[in-house]
Amino acid sequence: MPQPKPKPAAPPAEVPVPKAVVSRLSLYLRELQHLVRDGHQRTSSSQLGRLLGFSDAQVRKDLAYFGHFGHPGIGYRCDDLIKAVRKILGTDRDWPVALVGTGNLGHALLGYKGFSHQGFRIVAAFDVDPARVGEAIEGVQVYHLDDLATHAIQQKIKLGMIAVPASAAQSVADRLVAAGIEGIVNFAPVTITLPDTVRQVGVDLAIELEQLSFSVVNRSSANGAEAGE
Amino acid sequence: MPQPKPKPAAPPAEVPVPKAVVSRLSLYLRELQHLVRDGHQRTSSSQLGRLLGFSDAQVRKDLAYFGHFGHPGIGYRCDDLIKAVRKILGTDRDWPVALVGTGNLGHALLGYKGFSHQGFRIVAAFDVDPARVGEAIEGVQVYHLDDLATHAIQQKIKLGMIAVPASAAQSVADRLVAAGIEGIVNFAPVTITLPDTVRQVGVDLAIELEQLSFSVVNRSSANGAEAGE
DNA sequence: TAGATTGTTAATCGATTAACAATC
DNA sequence: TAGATTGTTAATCGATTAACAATC
Repeated sequence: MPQPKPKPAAPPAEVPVPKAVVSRLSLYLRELQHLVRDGHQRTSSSQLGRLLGFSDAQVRKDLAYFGHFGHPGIGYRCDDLIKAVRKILGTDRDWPVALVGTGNLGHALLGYKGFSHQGFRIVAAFDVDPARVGEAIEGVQVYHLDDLATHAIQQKIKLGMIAVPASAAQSVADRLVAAGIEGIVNFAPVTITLPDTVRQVGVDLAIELEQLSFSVVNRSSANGAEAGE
Repeated sequence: MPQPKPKPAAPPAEVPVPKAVVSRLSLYLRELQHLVRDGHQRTSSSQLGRLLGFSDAQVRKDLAYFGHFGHPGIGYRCDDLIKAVRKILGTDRDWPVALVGTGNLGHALLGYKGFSHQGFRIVAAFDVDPARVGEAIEGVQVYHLDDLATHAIQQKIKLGMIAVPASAAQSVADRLVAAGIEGIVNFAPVTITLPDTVRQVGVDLAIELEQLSFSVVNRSSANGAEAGE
């Protein structure tokens, strides 16, 4: 009887994680937090799937990429699963964030309440407009863009958000990279090029509406359109 | 010689269009508009691909879902392709948009310059706060949410944006549906349920940062992370 | 035990890539 | 003509779904 148990406790497996799985992970987390707020202690793949419009099989498969979080016959403990997903996403810690651009959108990001709950905190804002530098918005100090690297290093900032006009976005991105930032959310409606050591996510508000407009115009077709998240 | 030419001029083909294709279409459009602004008259699948980080084959395949827009040996005329893509996306017309919620994010959306260039115009804003109703923000009148249906019908509004707290999002969504809206961009960090006659796109700002945080934490792995668009 | 639910495998489905004849 | 580039087909790759033994 050679090797009766070749896999005695398989570690989370060294399979590459599809990026679609990661984006659903955020949705699971959000839903789990709502469930807890509503007093639920446990849930199941079929409940999570129903709430989000996914199949139960997909929910189980997604979670199983990262470990064994559920209990056969029982389901998942919300608290435990939240902890596990936060650890996977990296939101089990605090992330100081730099914001560049304090126009309309910058103001909105500075005032956005949803970040802190997931561990994100804008600790410094940057602008080039002398009228804005020196101000404090929502309790966050606005510095000159030239001082980005100084503050980023001092405060160990790893994430940045770009909320400047499209024409300035690439040069701001370059400065963020030079300041040692490792991930950027770009709200400017332009493609920015980064060294592949730096991660990026692009959010283009007009494009979100375009995707809607397409679905509405081509509604007859089978467009379930739960896109965008 | 029976049926020498069974497909004499195949119409745009009745293949279902993958939604990933539609989201890339918006990126092609944005890039084409930048190319034109920079004085280019033509482009090619390889140039577009290089600019956006896609393969040339993918660009051609995506566009070919909708027709024959290119010229073998030559490439694509930017102007023509822009026109074609706008037609496909439905942004060759004007879209009046309703905004619900005039907090920080609502203000930013009202001031956002990028919408008009793609044919989107916020023509009415809605809130329940008596202090805000009656005001005009960025030239847009703020009405009470109770008057949503009236204005939506009068102004033929088909698209809506939700920028209210999570707790109010579902009820706002229900009202938008009742007002005859056909597509919704939801900025509230919550899953909303809609009849499947109504399209939706969700944008959760914290989730965008979570996706970044995951990529940064798991950077060692092959995470190209050009997600989010 | 019967009922519920997981994690995982195999089967299906869909999307991307590579290759190339047709065209300019 | 030679070089460039499209649209399309076939091959590859990846992601989702269905099914089910294992578990509680």
